[in-house]
Amino acid sequence: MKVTKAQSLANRAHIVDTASVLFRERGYDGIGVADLMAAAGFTQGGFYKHFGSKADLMAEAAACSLAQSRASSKELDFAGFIDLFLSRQHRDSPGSGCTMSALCGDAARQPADIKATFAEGIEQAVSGLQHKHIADGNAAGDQVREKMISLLAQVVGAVVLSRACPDDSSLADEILQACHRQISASYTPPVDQPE
Amino acid sequence: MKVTKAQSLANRAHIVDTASVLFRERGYDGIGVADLMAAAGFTQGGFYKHFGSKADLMAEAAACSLAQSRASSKELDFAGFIDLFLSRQHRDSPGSGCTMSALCGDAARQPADIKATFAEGIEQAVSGLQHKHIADGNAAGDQVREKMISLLAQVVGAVVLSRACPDDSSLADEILQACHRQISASYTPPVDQPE
DNA sequence: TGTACATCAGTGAACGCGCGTTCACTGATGTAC
DNA sequence: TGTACATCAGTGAACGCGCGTTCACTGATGTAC
Repeated sequence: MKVTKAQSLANRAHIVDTASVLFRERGYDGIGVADLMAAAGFTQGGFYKHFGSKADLMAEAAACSLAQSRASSKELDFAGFIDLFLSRQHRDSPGSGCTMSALCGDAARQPADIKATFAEGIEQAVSGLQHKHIADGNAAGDQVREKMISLLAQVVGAVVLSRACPDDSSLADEILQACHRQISASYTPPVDQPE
Repeated sequence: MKVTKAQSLANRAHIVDTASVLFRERGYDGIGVADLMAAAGFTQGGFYKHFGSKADLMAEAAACSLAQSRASSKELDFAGFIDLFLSRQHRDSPGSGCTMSALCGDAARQPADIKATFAEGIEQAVSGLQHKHIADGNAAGDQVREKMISLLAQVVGAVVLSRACPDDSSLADEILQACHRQISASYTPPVDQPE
C-alpha cells in the first residue's frame, strides 16, 4: 500500500466529488476516466481499485451531488430557494448546481440504477419544497405535493432552457426572469394576496 | 454519379431527417456517423459528400426537427398542445417529439451555432403558445409572453424530469399529471374563473 | 440526336485518435510471529 | 517492541475497440461537341 486506509477512503471520496462536478459541467460522455482521475490528482490506473466501472462512478456521483444539493438547500426558505435556483449564477455554474438540471437529459439514456437515483433526487427535492412551502404558513395536503412537483418542473425547465441559449443571448436571462416573476406572483405569502 | 441530382438532394434530406430522430432518441454522442448512415440506408463514406462534419449535421438536424415540431403543432389549440406535450406518448417517443425536451441538456454543451438554433426554437415555441393563448380569447400584451415562457419551461421541465425516472416509476407519470392539472387550473378559459 | 468525356454521389476499406479497461509493477502500510 | 512477510492503493504503459474522418475507386448522370 502506498497510502493509509483512511487516506484511501478520503481519496475515493475526493474522486467521487470531483466526478460529480465534472459530470455536471460536461455530461457523462464529456469527461473520460483518465481526465477525471487527473483532475482529482491521480493517474488513471488506480481508478479500478475504487470503482467497478465508469458507470458505477456515474451512479455514485449522482447520489453524492443530489445529497449535497439537498443538504445545502436545507437552510434556504422558499423564496430564497427560488431566487438562487433561477439566478444567473446557478445557470452559469452547473458544476456546483442542481444535478437534475445539469444531467436529466443524460440520465434519461442511462441504465435503471442511475434513473432510480434521479427519481429519488426528485422525490427529495419535492419533499424539501413541500416543507419550505408549509413553513411559509401554507396548509399541508395532497395538493401541496402536486404544486411542488409542478414548481420543480418549472424551475428545472427554466434553467435547462436558459442554458441551451447562446452565452450572449438576452433570451437566456429573460427565461429566468419570466419564471421568477410568474412564480413570485403565484406563490405570494398566503395571508391575503391582493386581487 | 450514381444518382440523379434530385435524388441526391432527397437522400440528403432523408439523412437529416433520420439524424433528427436518432439524435433525439440517443443524444448527440449516442449515435455515430456510421450507424446513422446505415439507419438512413447508406454507407458511412458518403456522409462527407453532404456534410462538412458531424457537428454540421447536428446543427441542421436540430433546425429541421424544430421546424417540424413548429409545423405539426400549428393545428393544435392551447389545451390540445398541453395535452399532447404532457402525454405519456410524447414522453416515451423522444425521437418524434419536442427537440428541446430531448436535447436541451446536450445543446448546453454544444458550440454557439447549435445553441443559437435552440434559442430560435424556444422563441418560435413561445410565439406559437402566445398565438394559441390569444386565440382562446385572452388579451394580448407583454405579460402574455412572460406567461408563455414560464409555461414552456414548465412543460419542458416536466417531460425532462419524467424521462429521467425509471420506466416503471409511478413518479414519472405523477410528474406529467401534476403539471397538467396545475396548468389546467391556471389557464382556464378567461370568461370568468371561479374564486 | 449521338458520342465521348468529365463529374461527383455513393462505396468500402483504412487512418488516427481517444476512450474504457487491464496488467505487471512499486513500495508504504498492515499483520503475524 | 522488533522483524519478516503479505497486502493492496496507486503508477504508467498497454490492450482493444469504436469513433470521426479520409481516400482511392466505381459507375450512372450531366455536359460538350
